[in-house]
Amino acid sequence: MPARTGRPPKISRADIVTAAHRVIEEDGVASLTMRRLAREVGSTAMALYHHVRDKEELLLLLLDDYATGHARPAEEELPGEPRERVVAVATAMREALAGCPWIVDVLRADDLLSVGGLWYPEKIIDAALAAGLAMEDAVSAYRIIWHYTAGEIGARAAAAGRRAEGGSTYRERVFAELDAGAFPRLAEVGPRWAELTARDTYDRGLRALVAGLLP
Amino acid sequence: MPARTGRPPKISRADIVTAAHRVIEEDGVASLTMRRLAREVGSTAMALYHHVRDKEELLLLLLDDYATGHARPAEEELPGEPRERVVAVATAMREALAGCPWIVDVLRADDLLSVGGLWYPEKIIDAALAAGLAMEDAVSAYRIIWHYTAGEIGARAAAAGRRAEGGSTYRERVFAELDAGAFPRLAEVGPRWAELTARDTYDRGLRALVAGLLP
DNA sequence: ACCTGAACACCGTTCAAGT
DNA sequence: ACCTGAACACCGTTCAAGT
Repeated sequence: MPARTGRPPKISRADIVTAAHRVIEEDGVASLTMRRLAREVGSTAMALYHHVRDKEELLLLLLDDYATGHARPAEEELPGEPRERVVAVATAMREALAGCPWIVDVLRADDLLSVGGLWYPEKIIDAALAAGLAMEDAVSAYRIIWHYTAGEIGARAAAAGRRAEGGSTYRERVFAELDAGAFPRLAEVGPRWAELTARDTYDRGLRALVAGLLP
Repeated sequence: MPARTGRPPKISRADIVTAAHRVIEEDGVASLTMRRLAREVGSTAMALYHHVRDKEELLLLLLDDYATGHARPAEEELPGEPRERVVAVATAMREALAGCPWIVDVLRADDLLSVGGLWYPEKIIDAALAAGLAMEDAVSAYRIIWHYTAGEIGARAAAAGRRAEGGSTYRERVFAELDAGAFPRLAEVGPRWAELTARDTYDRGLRALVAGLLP
């Protein structure tokens, strides 16, 4: 083991990640700046660059930490029937993401979760294969479910954001200006739109997908 | 008509919106800053604030302009059969959005497109009602389809973004570090992942949803 | 009424210097 | 090896002043 030399570190990657989680939990991802984070760990913004390459790497670190730490369903408790297993895993995935919706913005890329979140695609693809799908179709089934889940989380996050920063004036204006002749259905539901869109429809969509995608 | 008084305007809202479209088309949404936009219209950043309240209003304006201007399917050409009509409208919606994926980031909120884009939800809800759904279920069917569509567009946009700014190193690292014992299915598809995720699976998912949601 | 310049309070990141 | 301060090149937005 080589002798450790030089100045002993004041902060660690783990400190940074912990502080970043706290900032996000308290004030949202938008508040997570290098300067704010530095203040939180009792250091300077520039010191952070000794532990992470840039902000993107920090976010990836954060993501992975979250995925690894989040409780997932016990393998034995998953239903044996393939379709039900996909529903169970996807529901768990959505639940994990719902706790930190900013994740979807960070890693919407490439249809993949972080390294720590690979359990979900693994299990969904595995169940799809068990249901009799060829590998190609199993992967595409997973991607379709992922797109649906990411879209739902994104919409929820955006709606929550709007709600937090004052009334959703835009939607109200849309319905106020609505031409009832051109858009009779929307005019009809207009008054109930807020109530209806507050409902959780994830499961309904998920089951429709699973029924349509798995043989 | 009251006499128009004061200095005649040098730039109009229309000029601003046109220039903004050009900037986005050329260099992406990230490049759309008030200063850049001002340069583009031959003015100063501050002059813009005389025509739009803030950047958010500008984006909404942009969104609406796009939705209004985009060609949508002729009413007569839509299939008569309700399920097929939903598929046709949703496909057109996705196609319209694919042309400007940044839209999804801007208005992912509230499950609604802009004022100019209301045609899509109107037609989808209408077809869902024609298929025999109650209003509540028709709205939730629309929302589910919207979430799926927004998620797909978002993933495509993110993937395109990564591709533009150099190789998708992250995904490669994920597969390189993959523990084949813990994730046998992913290890198996790993080499084909890029190829498989390049495929367009929107239609498959959409038809699964429609089949599962409409009676 | 419309436009301008200077300024404010921020960003992420780099670089040379300290311990 | 690790941390710091000053600086760079940006943001969106406000405000007082010009025409």
